[in-house]
Formats: sequence, C-alpha cells, structure tokens
Amino acid sequence: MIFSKAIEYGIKASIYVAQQSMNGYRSNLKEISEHIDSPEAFTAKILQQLVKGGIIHSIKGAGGGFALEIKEIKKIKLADIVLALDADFLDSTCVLGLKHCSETNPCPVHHKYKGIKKETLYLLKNTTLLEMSTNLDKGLAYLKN
Amino acid sequence: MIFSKAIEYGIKASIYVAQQSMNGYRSNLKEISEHIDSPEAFTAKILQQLVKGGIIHSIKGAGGGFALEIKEIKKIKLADIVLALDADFLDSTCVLGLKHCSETNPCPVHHKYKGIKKETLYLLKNTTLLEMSTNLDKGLAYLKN
DNA sequence: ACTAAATAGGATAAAAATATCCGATTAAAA
DNA sequence: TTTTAATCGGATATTTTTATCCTATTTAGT
Repeated sequence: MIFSKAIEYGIKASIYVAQQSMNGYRSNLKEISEHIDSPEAFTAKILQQLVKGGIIHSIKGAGGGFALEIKEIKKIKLADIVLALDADFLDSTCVLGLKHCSETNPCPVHHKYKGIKKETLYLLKNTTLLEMSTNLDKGLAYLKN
Repeated sequence: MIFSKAIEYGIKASIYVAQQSMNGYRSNLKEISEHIDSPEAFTAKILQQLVKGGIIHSIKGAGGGFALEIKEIKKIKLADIVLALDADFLDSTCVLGLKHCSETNPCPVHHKYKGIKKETLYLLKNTTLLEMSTNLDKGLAYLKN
C-alpha cells in the first residue's frame, strides 16, 4: 500500500536486529529472514544496503551477523531506514504523481490529502527503532503471522 | 507514493472525462492522454478497464470517445475508480505487509498508522468525481504541470 | 595453518508493472 | 458504399522490482 517489498523487509529486519541487540544478541541472515518471513537472498541485499546506509552494523566471519548499539536504536527513525533504501522516497509525494503539486498548483486531491501526508511524514520522522523494537520485545507487536 | 501509475492515470483520465462531460463534450484517447500527460497506448488500456468496470462509457466509431453522465459523476467515488483498476487494493493495508495485521495481532507500526489508514479510507470512499472535476473546471486544480 | 561460518558483491533469473504496436471492429460522414 | 476516425483486444516489448546463485573475503575456533 505504501512501501515496496524491499522497504518492508528493510524495516522489519532493522526492528528485529534492534530487538535482538537490545537483548545482547547479534543476528545472522538466516535467523533474520526466518523471523521476518522474507526471502533469504533478497534480504541479504537489503541488509547490505542498510549497512552501507549506516543503519545497522555487520560483523563478518564465523559467528558474525548484524547488530545495533542502544544509542543508535534510540536515534534511528523510520524515515532513516526508508531513505537508506530509497533516497528519493520523500520527494514524489503527490497522490496523482504531479511533479510540482503544491498549494498554489494543486492536483484535484491535494487539499484533501495534505493532512494525511503531513501525518505520514510526522510518523516516519518521529517513530524510533526503539519504540518499535520494544513493542516487539514485549510481545505487543509482531513481524510475521 | 500510494498509487501505481495505472491508477494515477485512471483517476486523472476519469476526472478529465468528467469535466469535459459536464461541459457537454466527449473526450477521445489522444485528447485525454495529452491533458493528463500520460502515454497514449497505455492509457488506452486503462480506459478499457474503466469502461469494463462501469466507471466511464465509451462510444465507438468516428467522432466517438469517452463520456460520463452527470448523475454518475455525482455518484462515483475515488474508491470506485481505484477498485475498478485493482480489485484488491483495499485488502493489503498493513504498512509492513503482514497478511493478518489487526488490533490484536498488530505490526510494530499498526497503532501509529491506523489513524492515517482510516483517514485515507475515508478520503477514498467519500471523494466524488464531481468535486474533483469541478475543481479542475474552475481552475482550482490541475492534472499536469 | 586449516576449517567452518559468516557477510560482500557480482551476475543472472523471474515476475510484475509499464508501455507499444497492430489488426479487428464500429460508426459517422462524404 | 467508401472512407475516415474512433475504440477494442491480442500480442509483444521494455523497464523495474523482486528474487536467486555463486564466488570471494573475512574471521572465529580448532
């Protein structure tokens, strides 16, 4: 509905890695894709992008995996993850795809949609990995079903 | 951000045809794709789907084109157009793609997103072709730029 | 040192979305 | 009745997204 598969997997993977990291564990690819119910090889690519984008850390070699520090978990927002996987996600935000949709040059749904757009942006920019992974940890939310 | 290209074009085409119909004109493919800034052949396919889906009417042969009746323009909602082009658009509404995301089985963003989801659904189900095409007609909104 | 277990990265494949082309059909107008 | 201007529908092409495979590299443990 709103995110691509790659972004969906990327967000879920980040949340899982964060939750495991909070409990002192590092996660490997197999474990991650099992827990977020995603194709392993594709998830590997996405994890690479997240590492390159500075969202998560990778540890190579036997016993390696992916991890995050608590300080980072607190700081990283949903928007950071999304942008690491699609740099111009926040650009094309007109519902009807107009390049320059604005208050003075609106598409026919602009005014009715702008509230939703604002709330969505707020959600992305203010939701932290911490709150999402905490909910997962407490059993108040799930990454698959 | 939210709709596919096909749906974007479909909505814009419907709005344009509605506006023209309100002024007593019928629109043909070439004219439509010019006014909504979309690829002609692809738009033809989308118009076919809209006709099959009962959203707009087509008139074959020379001087033909596409049109709508005022009564229909008043009745048709954004959601009707969207569903004519993607029957299960309103099904997969979990931000993280969970098959069965719900109040009791929520994904980690469910509770923060549900308000937005509700408003989006409301917008789709309550915005009429009439209001969109009227705004276009009055020069208060645009289909391209 | 050697082996095993991991991520990294390049090449490729498959599927879906977007887009084009062309012949068939329809209907108005000359 | 012929021509012309349209939509319809099937086949195909292109592009993007999703997904897989395989080799290289790194590192822990024996």
